[in-house]
Amino acid sequence: MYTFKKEERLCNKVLIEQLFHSGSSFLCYPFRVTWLPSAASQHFPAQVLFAVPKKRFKKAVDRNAIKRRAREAYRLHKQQHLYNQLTGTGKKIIISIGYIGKELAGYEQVEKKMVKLLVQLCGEVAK
RNA sequence: GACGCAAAACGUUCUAUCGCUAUCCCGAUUUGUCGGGAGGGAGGAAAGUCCGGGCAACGCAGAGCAUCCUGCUUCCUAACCGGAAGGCGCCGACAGCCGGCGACAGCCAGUGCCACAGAAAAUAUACCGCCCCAACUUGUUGGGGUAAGGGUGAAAACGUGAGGUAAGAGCUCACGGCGAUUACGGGCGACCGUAGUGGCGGUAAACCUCAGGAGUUGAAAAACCAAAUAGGUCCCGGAAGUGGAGUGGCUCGCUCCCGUAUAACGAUUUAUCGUAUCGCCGGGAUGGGUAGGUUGCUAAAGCCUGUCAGCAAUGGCAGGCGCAGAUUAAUGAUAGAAGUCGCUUAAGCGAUACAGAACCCGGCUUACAGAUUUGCUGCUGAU
RNA sequence: CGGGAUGUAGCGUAGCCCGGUAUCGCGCCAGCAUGGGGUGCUGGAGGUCGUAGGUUCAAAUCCUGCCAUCCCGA
Repeated sequence: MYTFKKEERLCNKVLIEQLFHSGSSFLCYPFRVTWLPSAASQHFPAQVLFAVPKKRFKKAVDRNAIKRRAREAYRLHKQQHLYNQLTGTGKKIIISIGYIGKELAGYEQVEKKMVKLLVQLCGEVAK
């Protein structure tokens, strides 16, 4: 299912605060992933948010482009690499994916790294 | 014809697959939503946040002062540090034309400042020079007059000529320059022309004076909603752990004593006692706050066409259109084709900008590949 | 979204209000002193005053537009 609805996004302010306060994180250049097991009742096995720092990318156009590419790559690959594993173990998590690269990455690169990132995330969650 | 300048208007398109967002319709539904379909979904600057408004909350007798802003005139506008037309000045080697630019009120209100150089930088404090007087050692000294000449400077006491004088000086006269003011004429007005009068360094993006204007805070404003949690106030009802000791690092717990309504402890009230009230538990009511949701939220000082008024900005009338509304934040990703421009004989290759709504408008400023139209010229060629 | 401050030599700063000469410390270079180094003493170099215009005889300073950095409110 290549969907990406509102319920799959992380919008709750309290949850975001918890995530950044007590979540565990790892690096998969050019992304920094922070995740936390969630007890909240939600339809989908994961809620995600994307972030691009304003400090590195001054122009709103560039930030939007990066977020759109990352979101698109996540949307196309989450079912295969993340949801299947999560539903298998019955876990539910919240994720934040921050972009820490300095250059404006093309879609091919973003897609490749996103797949690697999701696989690595599954490994972390399974521990 | 090229370049440049100015103004106006534009600023990619189509197809396929997979998605996002709000609206409407149909169906299902456990009333939470789910499925299908339809036609919508970034800009000329959405940007910078530099001005002006709408809208909202709060405040508000009137006047003055302070602070800040604006500054030729007349119009336009909801309003404006905006726009139009005009006046004046400057620039384009140039009289005019044409184009561009102008914080363009007032140094004849007052105060301040004008480095260095120079005699002197503003009521002329006289270096050289010129002139007069005095003294004597006859070419010097002292006293006085003088801003015409020298040199300095960004700027030198309005400029040139004549009269005048011991020598000189707007001291006087003629012509000319500047700005002030009075009268007349033209213009709605800024201002222009003519004549007269008194005058003559610059600087107000120096203090300031004059005239006009400004209440404060911003959609995270503001209004509303019903659950959960903590707690405030009020009302009703209830009655027992709320006292002491031990154990224990502390809390909880456990054990013992006391008490269970005429009780005990603490606080308030009172000179004191008594009485009364509060504390504890349960229920109810009520207002405020936090996360969340809804409204605000997109129909607008709106756009297009025609016509009328006006030099124009703009306005009136008629007809038509219905044009993004997200909220950790949609408007996308991939592939292919076309268009435009550059290089190239062609094939082909490369480029396709600046940039992303956040309550909404009117401007200004800044960024911008390419490309269109109009106007102008001091350049070039031909006639 | 709204508000405020600051850009000066390699680094940190003064000067800006009230216009005319850009200061100080560390660092750098050269010399002296020492057997040599450090310390010390003496001398010197090094500046588009963030950027583009304007006002002025003259601008780091006054005015305007941009750029960058930092801070504050929520």
